Amino acid sequence: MPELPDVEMFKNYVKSTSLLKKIEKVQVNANEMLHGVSSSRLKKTMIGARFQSARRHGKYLFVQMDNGKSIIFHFGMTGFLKYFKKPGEKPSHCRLIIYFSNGYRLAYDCQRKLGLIGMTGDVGGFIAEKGLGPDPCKTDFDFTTFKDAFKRKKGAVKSTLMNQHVIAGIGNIYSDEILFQAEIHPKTIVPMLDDASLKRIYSEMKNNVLPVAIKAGAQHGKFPSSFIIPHRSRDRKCPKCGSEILHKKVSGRTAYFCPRCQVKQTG
DNA sequence: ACATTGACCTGAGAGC
DNA sequence: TGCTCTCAGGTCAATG
Repeated sequence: MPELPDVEMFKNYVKSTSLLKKIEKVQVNANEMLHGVSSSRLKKTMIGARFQSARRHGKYLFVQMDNGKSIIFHFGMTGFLKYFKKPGEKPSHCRLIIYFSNGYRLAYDCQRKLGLIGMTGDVGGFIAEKGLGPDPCKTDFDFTTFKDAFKRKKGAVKSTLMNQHVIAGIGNIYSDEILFQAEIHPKTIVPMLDDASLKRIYSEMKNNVLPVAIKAGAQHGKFPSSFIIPHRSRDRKCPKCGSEILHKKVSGRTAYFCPRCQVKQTG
């Protein structure tokens, strides 16, 4: 589930539930999900501290503590956070549980263990080290920034949108939505895109798909009917022209698109 | 150097 | 019902 809008929700969730409470206990249930930090050092640093703020870059969430360190969360394909009090409310695949002084707990659940948990004293350094591209929600992410990063690539436009080194935060689902809104076939190779097409991709991503998805709480059921996402599994009909929505593999991922509205540019 | 594929995990759902 | 097979909103190392 977790692409940029989903992680944005997790950020807001942490902010509204877990700030300013003393951390009393930390339980690690999957050591293999810890990256660059041992279980004992994580516990030692967290216990007694409080979460102070949360920020996001792409699909990464950073929760800053009052001791200068930040906990890093990546959610893989199946990760999420759950704040709860009663042990019975514990989600089924808890990989980390943080116990607060008010009796509540914050659980990191990740069924497939494709996410990661880390810790850093330098969020910017971590982002640079990972080689993450710019986050499209940042105010300074303008068309020039987008075009400069994008135009150097030669592969399919969908794969490029999903490349975290180019732009951070877009995954399989939202790349489909952006290309549907921009009316571009997912297999179009980047060198075939003219300036007008690039502008449409940029604008649909920045001004339509991402803000609308975030406003809808990243819940697909609340997306406007003009989005392709709610139609992928439901009626499988294009909301613009009524054609049957097709799906094809693009670089190993399944792309959903409308064969009539999204025509491949071949020069 | 770059784009694409396979491996990494686990579980849900489809098909038999 | 129970088994097998396929697929899943991500990322990295290996491959071409």
